[in-house]
Amino acid sequence: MMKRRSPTAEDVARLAGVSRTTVSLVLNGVPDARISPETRQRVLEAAARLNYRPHAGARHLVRGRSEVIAFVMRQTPDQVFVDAFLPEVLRGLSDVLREANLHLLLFPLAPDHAPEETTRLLQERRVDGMILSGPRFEDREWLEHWAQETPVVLLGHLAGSSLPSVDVDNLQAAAMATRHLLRLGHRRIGLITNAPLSYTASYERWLGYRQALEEAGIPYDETLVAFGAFTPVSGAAAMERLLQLPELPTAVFVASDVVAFGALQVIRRHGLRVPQDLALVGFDDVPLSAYLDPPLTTVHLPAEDLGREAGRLLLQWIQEGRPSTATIRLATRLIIRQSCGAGGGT
Amino acid sequence: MMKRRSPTAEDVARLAGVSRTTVSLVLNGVPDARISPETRQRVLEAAARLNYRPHAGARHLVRGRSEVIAFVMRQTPDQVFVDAFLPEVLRGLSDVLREANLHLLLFPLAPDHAPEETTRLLQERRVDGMILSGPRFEDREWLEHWAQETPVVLLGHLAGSSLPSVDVDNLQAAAMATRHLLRLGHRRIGLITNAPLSYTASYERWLGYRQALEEAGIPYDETLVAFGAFTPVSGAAAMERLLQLPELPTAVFVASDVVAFGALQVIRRHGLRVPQDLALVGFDDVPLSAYLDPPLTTVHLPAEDLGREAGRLLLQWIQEGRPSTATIRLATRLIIRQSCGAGGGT
DNA sequence: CTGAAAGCGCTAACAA
DNA sequence: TTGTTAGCGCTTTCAG
Repeated sequence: MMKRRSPTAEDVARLAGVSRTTVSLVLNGVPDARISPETRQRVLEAAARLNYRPHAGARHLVRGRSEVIAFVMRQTPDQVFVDAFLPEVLRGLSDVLREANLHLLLFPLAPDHAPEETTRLLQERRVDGMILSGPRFEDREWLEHWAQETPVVLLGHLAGSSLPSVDVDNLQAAAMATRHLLRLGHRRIGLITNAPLSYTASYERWLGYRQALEEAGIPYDETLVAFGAFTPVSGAAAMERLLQLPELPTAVFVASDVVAFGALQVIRRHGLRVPQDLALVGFDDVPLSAYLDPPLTTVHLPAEDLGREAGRLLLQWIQEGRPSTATIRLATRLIIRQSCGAGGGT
Repeated sequence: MMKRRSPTAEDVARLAGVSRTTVSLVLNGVPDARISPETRQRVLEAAARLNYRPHAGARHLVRGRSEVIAFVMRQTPDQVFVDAFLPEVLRGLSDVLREANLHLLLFPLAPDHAPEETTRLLQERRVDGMILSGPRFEDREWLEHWAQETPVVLLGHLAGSSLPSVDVDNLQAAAMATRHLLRLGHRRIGLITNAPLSYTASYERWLGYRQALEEAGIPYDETLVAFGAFTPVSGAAAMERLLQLPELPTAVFVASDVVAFGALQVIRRHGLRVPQDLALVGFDDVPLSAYLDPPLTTVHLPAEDLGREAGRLLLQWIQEGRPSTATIRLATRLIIRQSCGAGGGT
């Protein structure tokens, strides 16, 4: 098969019997360029005949925009690859991008990768902006630096940063989950975190838990708090610890479904029943939580909306300049299933 | 903040006191260009001082390569977003790409999107090649067409296509799972498919199931086969049907873990125990299968390797021309947990 | 060993 | 209303 050169604007111009300029004007639909209807028609036809598409590289060079944005994943594989959260975010995001005719460059940047790899993307002008998912504290400096030249939106929270960001209202969500347990009459409620408290999301959920207890006039008891770290295994260990307590909690709020899976396993091994002996509430509403035994009561995260909002914010920055909105906090909702003992249906 | 122009090769040349050519030669490490060590040194220093990076668009234009490849997801959201399979594939893939200094453009192309959207990527020369994940039968034509001009690798199987592809050996895997059940003494073994048989993967698994039965001298009984379709809900319905049978199967091979989740739920509702009353084997080994009750015996899919191999194949095509390898079939392995009754450890 | 010059395909200011 | 022209930043013959 001959590797025939793809058609250029020149070819279209020749076929239509006009100049390259005219082709450009017509094809880009430049508003104030008044082109005679028939010329426009001829150009359009020629372009269609040749199946012409402008060369992305050439366009990039001359317009200064690549029409690509980067989605940088800062999480460890443990965090990213364990549930379906990420794909849903990407779905929301790519819907928004598709409408705007932008493309999505996926760039994994594990914590052990140097941030410079990302800055290269920007220096090479390969992308018009980026969304950083799971920003880390160490990232603040280079982020702020780059944000002066390139639009950057955060997915998640970065303490002390003024960059636009989209996140879930973790504190409210955790408080809501805890209040639910309180409402069911529990007084001795444990907490298993989703991650070490150095992670903002984890910290905020911890705060929410405390706040709910406080509202109910229950003193915070640190022995009831165990620390998970993204994985079921960590949840198992944490629950194991709680079950060593002389006086067991009657309910536990596990700030991550995935972590809760491990916790649940340990509870079973100890011969305890959920929710009768121990009520459980999770967080994230990963797609499979509904299929545990018992189905897990949990906090639903609007993953797709997070992606969509992050996309919108970035688009706005690219098109109209840096948005004034500092942070968008998306609300969550409690999905009541059976693990908390307030169970809906069969 | 001043939007200062990023440095160009021209700037580097000026600072180093050489010509643009020299800069290019040095920075690209052109082998046969003999540059005096000190000149080279000066150029390198100047580039470092200015923090110079070549403009991706310019490079793309002149070299004819964008250094980006597309990962096109052809699956429905139902298929893609339900477990952690995709992220793992992407991880393997991006490892390979990173080494080769290529970037990854993620392009969701749901079945209801027109394939033309993808061909635009190629016509605009936005990508140097693509990986199509979950090819559909209707895609054959445009795929073959484009593969004449652009490297394309399939992730999954496309009947009748000669494009290089990477897939799991579904038939062997399904046979292995079924044989395991046979070995445990089951004779009346049901099958719940992962999808309609029009999907190659589904069809192959069905074949594997049949083959294993045949080897054991057990006649194929069509009433024991029910059809799932990606989701837990579909698995529930399928299992419901099997449980209506006058004579129940003693074991069921469910060709998808996610579908198995729904099936398991129904089994429980019917008051049956797994594995005592009904043994279960899944397929995919999604990360959460180990945390079901009972933990699911299943077939492990080397997702990361699939991504890696697909990347390698594509790279090879881009760099050295179309590979002769038609299809790479990756082996799977059986993960024996408790749902089959042959249970390992606690 | 290094520099001058051409041109990749496109857009946009300026003329006509 | 349309065409001429000058680059965008880079690579790459081809001379020097």
